[in-house]
Amino acid sequence: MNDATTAARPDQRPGDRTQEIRHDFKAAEPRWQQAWEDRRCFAVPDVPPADAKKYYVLEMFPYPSGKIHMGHVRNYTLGDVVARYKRARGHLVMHPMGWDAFGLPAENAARERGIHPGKWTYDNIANMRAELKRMGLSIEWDREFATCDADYYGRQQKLFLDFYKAGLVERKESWVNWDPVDGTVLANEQVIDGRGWRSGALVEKKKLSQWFFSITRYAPDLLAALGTLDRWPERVKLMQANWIGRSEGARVRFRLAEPVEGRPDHPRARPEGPDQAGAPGIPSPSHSDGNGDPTEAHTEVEVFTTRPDTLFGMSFLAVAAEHPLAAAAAARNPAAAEFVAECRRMGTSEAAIEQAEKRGFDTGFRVAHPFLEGVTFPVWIANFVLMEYGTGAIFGCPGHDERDFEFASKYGLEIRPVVLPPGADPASFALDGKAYTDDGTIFNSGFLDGLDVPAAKRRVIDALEAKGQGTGVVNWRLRDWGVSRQRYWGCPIPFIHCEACGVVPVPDDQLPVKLPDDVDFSRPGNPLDHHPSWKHVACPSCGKPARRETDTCDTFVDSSWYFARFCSPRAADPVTKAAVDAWLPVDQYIGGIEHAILHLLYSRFFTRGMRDTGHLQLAEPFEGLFTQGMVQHESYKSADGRWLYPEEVEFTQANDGTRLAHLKADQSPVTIGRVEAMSKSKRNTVDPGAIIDRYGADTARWFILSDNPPERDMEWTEAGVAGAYRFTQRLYRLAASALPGLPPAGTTAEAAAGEARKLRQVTHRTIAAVTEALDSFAFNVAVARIHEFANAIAEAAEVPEMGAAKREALETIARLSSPMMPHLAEEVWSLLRPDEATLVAQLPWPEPDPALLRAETVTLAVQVLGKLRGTIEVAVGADEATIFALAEAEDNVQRAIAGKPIRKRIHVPGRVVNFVV
RNA sequence: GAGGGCGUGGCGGAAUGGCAGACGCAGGAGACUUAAAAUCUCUCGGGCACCAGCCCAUGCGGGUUCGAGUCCCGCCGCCCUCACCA
Repeated sequence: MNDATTAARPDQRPGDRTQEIRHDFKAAEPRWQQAWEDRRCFAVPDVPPADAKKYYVLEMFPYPSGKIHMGHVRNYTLGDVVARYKRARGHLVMHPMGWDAFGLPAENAARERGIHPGKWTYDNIANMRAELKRMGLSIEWDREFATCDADYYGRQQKLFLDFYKAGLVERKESWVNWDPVDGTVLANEQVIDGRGWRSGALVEKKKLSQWFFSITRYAPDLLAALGTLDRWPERVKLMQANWIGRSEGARVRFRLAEPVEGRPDHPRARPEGPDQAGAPGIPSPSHSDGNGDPTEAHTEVEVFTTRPDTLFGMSFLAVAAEHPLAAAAAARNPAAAEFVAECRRMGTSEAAIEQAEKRGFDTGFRVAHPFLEGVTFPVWIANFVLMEYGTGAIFGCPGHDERDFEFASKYGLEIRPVVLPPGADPASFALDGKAYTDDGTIFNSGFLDGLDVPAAKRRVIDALEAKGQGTGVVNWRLRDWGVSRQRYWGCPIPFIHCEACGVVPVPDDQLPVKLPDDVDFSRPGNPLDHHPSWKHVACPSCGKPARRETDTCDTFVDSSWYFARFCSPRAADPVTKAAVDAWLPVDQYIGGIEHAILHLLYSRFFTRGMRDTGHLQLAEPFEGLFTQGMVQHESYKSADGRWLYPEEVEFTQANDGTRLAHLKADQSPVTIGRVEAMSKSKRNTVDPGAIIDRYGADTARWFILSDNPPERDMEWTEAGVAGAYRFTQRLYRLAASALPGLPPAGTTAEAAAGEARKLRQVTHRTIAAVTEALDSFAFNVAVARIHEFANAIAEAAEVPEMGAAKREALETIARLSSPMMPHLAEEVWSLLRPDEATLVAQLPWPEPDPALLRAETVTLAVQVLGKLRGTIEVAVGADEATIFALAEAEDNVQRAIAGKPIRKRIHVPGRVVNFVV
């Protein structure tokens, strides 16, 4: 295995006269991958020894689409560098891999090509596993699982039931996208311009009873704990904070001037929220299941506002089209019903585009102002009021809210300013065509007059509370997590519906609820639902015929706890305490920014849920988070407007230096388009397999790391890979060609002096610099330092006493580059230490010698008035007087001073001398 | 609309407030070669001088400082997230 021949490349033509030294990556890479596996270099126990420094590195696991893409290559390369580096630094590193294997594409394959989703998925996994293995990742494959394994989703069902028992699961009604032609529920991404992606039918909104996780219960903690995640990117924390969306305000109840017939099932019967005052989450309209007395009447409407201080500027009240009061209006007035129906039709995605215009309908109902005796305001149905937020009703204050201003202007409602901008005159103040939303002094507002905005908010809330007409509350934007999917290829939700007993959890001893294999995809809809036998079971509680829940879980559930399962992937319970207590949290999690909100928030929720059901002892799953940028590529278009794959295009250079592209097939001109994210539709993709065939895994890894900082988008270029390939060969050649002149392995370089000592200084400074760069995720800088190091080794003087220092340098460069180019590092190491059985993957990280980091002399920049005029070389520790004298004596400095008196001398040790004249 | 981020050579980028452009890619010149590939050497922000050297330059305009790519204020441009969230 440690054969260090310098074989000529097999593809060299016979006429070649140079017997080149070449690194044969095609032979070497599989050989070293086998060596790592044979020695189980990356295996760790489920329960690490007490004295071990554990480190858990995890990259977001892939969806098994069938082939890896460059985004995967980048993601897993970054993770592997961290894993290998931390391992060398003496940590016990867990670095697992698995598959996010449930989801719609498998069902689409089944419908389109008649392949069973399970077979399609497992075949894809086999392909992708093989491709990932070719990258040389330091993954412990023994821990691998797929979320579609019954072994995994069965444990997930156990967690689901535990969450249910802990009150973290609820059933409530919710709207779904319904395709009336296909008779199926559509995911949001299957609705294109309001139509079903397959049938083209207009999508309708339909209400179904569905399963929800009570994520809103943790809203305050999910928000507050963001402050403890100091190894998370700020922008991810910010996005989550915005998503959770805490806002302080008040709920205000408005009495209707006359009672309105209808069931007042909303919004009074809301559960109290986590903040004792707040009530986050889905308003769950009409969930009280018809227990209300149908003869009851609405007597009031509750609104949420963040601006209770503007209550005296009110001119109308508006409710959402889905609000019970809107329903009441629709019941008695066909025009209102028509307006409500229209709003519902606009419900989905095009709403966002279409809804520049605010529209409303006056119900004719009126509400009384809480503080103005005898004053009432009209109740409108408005298309810009959201049922899902707050109470689904607002009071309109056009003077100080832009939306209300627009609405009031359109419908001729009163606009009454109540906040006076600083310095404005209350007698003459008028709005200049738009709402005033900044701070100021309250006026026209009775007992609030003269207060500033925050004080007025407090005062009005006190007054509302005293009258029993409102309270100060905290409101949350976050809604409960609906997990029901009307799909086959997902984790079955473990419940049984019994006519007598209601919703009954599947008993633990009947888990897992396995998906049936014999499913029919020729019919639209959920195959679980129309399976002949699967859903018919006996009720676990009364034994009578009952039916299974046919909904399956949102796949975000699968990925919300996989990191915990990796700690003991074959355990009978979802997790084993000793393993998760030892290994969690994940020390470094790496993945795409596209998961900044949902996946990461759901995982944080799940961890809390698992903590509160006794499975875990921590709240935060990911201690460190790193979000990598996308991989981009130029796009190409043929003359007839077709997108072209990069391999169909070749390039020439015009006389003026511009790049020109042609179609390889017929030399027709090709337009070079923008650099953008690789995508199948634009065909600007590069196949990782082809790159590894041509250049090897080390080259691909090296290029990815060297191009730019990992958090930014990178551009994949042919020239860039070729450059990386050249460096791999250069490094190999550097070692192989020096080998004959080196002293035997183990020769110490301690005594080196002169030129040899200089090389040793470079070696040890590079160790320090690369270490620092890797610690801070500055992989492109680490690569640059290794380039410089290689240059220094190549330029080292050819003196007889250089040998030991050069051996040390070459051994060090192999070890420093090993996290990034693991195969080449092993190859070079085995070249230098042919008799040794040790792999670089098993070696500790090199330690710099402090004595060699210290410099004897230092170069100081000499400035005059802040402008550089020269440099001086001084001994480290020279006294200031000497330094100033030397600096002043420098020719060019003299010229710049030009005889003027020096007013001030500044010396920053090791950096700069500056004279002020 | 709200919130956030980023602007440095032809390109990717480097730079604890202290020699701007490390390192690489692309380009140019040369060596080797019958030729090419590979490899090696030199060069490579702009301008003036072309031997030292000088001036300009980190999106634009101000400011703080002995000294600003870096800190502060105001513009301009691009990107991202949420988007009628009351």
